[in-house]
Amino acid sequence: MNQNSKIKLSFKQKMMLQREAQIIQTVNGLLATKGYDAMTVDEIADSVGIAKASLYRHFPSKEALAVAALINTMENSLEQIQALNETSLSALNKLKNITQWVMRLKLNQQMPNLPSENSMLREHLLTHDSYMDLLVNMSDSIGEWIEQAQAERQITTSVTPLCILYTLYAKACDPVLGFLKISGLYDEEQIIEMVTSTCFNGIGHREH
Amino acid sequence: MNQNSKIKLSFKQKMMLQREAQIIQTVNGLLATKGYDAMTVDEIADSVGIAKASLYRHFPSKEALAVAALINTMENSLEQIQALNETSLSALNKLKNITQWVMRLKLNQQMPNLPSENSMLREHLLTHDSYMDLLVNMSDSIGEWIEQAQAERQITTSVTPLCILYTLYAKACDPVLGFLKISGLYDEEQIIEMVTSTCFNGIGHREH
DNA sequence: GTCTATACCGAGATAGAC
DNA sequence: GTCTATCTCGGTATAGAC
Repeated sequence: MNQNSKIKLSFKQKMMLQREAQIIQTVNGLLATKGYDAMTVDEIADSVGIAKASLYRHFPSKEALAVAALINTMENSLEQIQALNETSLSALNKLKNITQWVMRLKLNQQMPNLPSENSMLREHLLTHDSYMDLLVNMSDSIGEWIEQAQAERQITTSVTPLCILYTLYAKACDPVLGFLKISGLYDEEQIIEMVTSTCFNGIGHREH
Repeated sequence: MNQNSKIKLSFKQKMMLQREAQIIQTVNGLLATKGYDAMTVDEIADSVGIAKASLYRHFPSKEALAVAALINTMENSLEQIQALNETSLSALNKLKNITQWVMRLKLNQQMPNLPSENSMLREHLLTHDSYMDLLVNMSDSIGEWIEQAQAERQITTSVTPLCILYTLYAKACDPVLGFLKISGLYDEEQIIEMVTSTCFNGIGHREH
């Protein structure tokens, strides 16, 4: 992603990177709206505006395209996390903040949908080093927030940190967001508000 | 589903229904583990133990197979709901009960995974009368529980009933269940317990 | 690096015998 | 109603010219 900060690139190389960024954005959108299986390479090529064969000069396979998009999203997420770590927000508010950031991505159909369990792509991701590195980094950072928030009694200790981590990750593919949007009854901020509430406050009754 | 309660059937017809039940069970399992796109008709046939062409004598298409499995699951769910309505449980406990029932199905890979948004199958379901009838029935019943529980101040009124309904529906495809299971750290009851807690109590801190 | 044209294959669906 | 064998089509990937 950041080669251009290391060495001077020729004009052609810059164009190349820009095109690949464009491809990744397209793939990201298609993964978000249709998912991996339903997305076709023809579609990607048409949407980008180049021939399919040209696409294969940039990425060796459909899987590689998806992985590149997923890694891109992970990198963006990590940037968000690092930015939050620069702030003086409480651990709880960092957790809420990143969760809402992810939900906005999902609502705007920019959060890629991973295929269901037992898929080839998932298997492949687990063996993909740089992807796993990013994932581990992310889990570590968020895990720290969770433990800190628990220590400060800002979030519950009645479930384990791992369960909380997964619960937050799950917001990246929460169908509730889409359903509420389709209903047409709420605007984006109301949806974010409600789902944040069900996530942190639960649907059970609370005093005050 | 209940033709056999209406009229006397020949032996052959009974065998037929049994076979179709067997097919539906197989499809249900495959939908739960692999999802619609990844599931192949060859797989279904092999798993049932008949030839693919025979399968097509029972159901006209792959889509019809999936719809039959989905309707079957809906019928089972409605039975559960009706059984709960026979009890004297509070509305809150009925909601918890049906939610946990659904989560057990999901944990045991018997809850079919619908494909991602914008799929053909989803479109088709929306125009499928008997499926929509079941869905509306279910939503009405659960909707009543929600409103009753809100009136009794057992669940929150800070989000709308619709949001709560969707939040509960979402438990049928909650990836947290599978992730916690894969982690190998918890048994089924612990997982149900934790996810129920995050759902009804939230992950935010609660007094007492 | 981009294109057009094509190879190849997996998977849904069907033909036709028994 | 079940089978084997086959058709067909869509979709991934590649060949080869420019």
